[in-house]
Amino acid sequence: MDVGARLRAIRKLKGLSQRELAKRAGVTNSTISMIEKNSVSPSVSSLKKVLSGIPMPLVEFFSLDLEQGNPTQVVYKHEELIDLSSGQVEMKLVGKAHTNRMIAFLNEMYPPGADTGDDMLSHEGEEAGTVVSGRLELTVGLETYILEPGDSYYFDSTQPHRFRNPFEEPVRLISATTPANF
Amino acid sequence: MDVGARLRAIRKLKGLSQRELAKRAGVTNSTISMIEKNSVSPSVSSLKKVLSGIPMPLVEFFSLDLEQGNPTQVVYKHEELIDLSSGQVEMKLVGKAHTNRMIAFLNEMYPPGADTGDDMLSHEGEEAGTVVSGRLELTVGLETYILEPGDSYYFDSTQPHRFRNPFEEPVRLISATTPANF
DNA sequence: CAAGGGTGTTCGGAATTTTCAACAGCCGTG
DNA sequence: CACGGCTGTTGAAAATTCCGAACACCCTTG
Repeated sequence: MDVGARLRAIRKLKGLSQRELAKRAGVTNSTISMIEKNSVSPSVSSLKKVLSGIPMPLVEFFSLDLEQGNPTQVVYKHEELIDLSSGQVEMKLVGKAHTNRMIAFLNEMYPPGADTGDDMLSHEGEEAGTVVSGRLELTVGLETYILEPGDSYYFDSTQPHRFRNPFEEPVRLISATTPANF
Repeated sequence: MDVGARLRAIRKLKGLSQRELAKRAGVTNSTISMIEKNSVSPSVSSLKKVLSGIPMPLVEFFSLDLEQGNPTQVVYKHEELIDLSSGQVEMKLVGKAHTNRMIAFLNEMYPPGADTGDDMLSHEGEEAGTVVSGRLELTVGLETYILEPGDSYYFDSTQPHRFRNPFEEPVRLISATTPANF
């Protein structure tokens, strides 16, 4: 994590000089110079102060992807989706060529009787999805729901959850999870 | 942004004492004590050092949502999806009750002739989608693609992009964008 | 080319953070 | 209750960071 380079890149992206940013942020230009040269490691409070002149929250500063640019594959034909299936559940991942993806975007199919296992799932992030065909049983926390085609869900992945298909038709759904855990 | 409280919460979540974390991180327990009490504002490098004992990257430290817990709606019936339609394009958002969402999860429908406008779109983040029915023309950067049902896409939203339906059938797709810009 | 305004860098000293060591409290055990 | 082992907190000294003021460089302008 090259704090100096990040700050410099962001500052230039905004078209600010060291002095201009310093003035807006209420620090001296030398502070910014030294931070950018990595000759100091700023305190969180002073970095926050500096970023307030952009303005930009700390999260964004650390999460911003500066080395964007590798032109990867954009469109994935149906048969190109990468198969992550485990057990009976069919899961196909969109965007295999995309390194460091933020979204796990999946096309899923649960045959009759399939589920995500007896243990409830729980992990960092959020997830959403829409049922395309068939019916789905979704348990989140203590609640259990039945979703029909067109119905959707959205919840914190930290809440324990499980997907099941107790019906006689296979259920197809499209889902997104972030951050991507693949 | 209460750095001290965050660190304390995360440390306790991991079941570590100040001394234990200090040992793993290679700092002294007093450092951790003072950071947690907000009697100092740690330098980025030392905070990073402290977090290495968890371990946890800086991004996650700043983005972690500690005040999770508001039990919001999980399932959204088809008719409950919130309508964001603009012009001819029908866009329905999943998860209206979810405040501060990370994912914009949409059910979209482009009638014949519809598009996202003459200007190419460009914004922070990444997006993915799958065509459910109909055919879609997608332009990303200099390339234009035709997607059929089951075909999917994934790209950096910073690349200029446009969606069009030049065909005679409406096209339905399900998409996810992060960070959520709604 | 001299002057003025812009850029970023560097220096010494002031201010802040970190260490080291000691301290106070709590609990379970002998 | 004294003891060891744990918890977190708090001093003074050492280390690091920040400010204020200079410096060097590049333009443009007169």
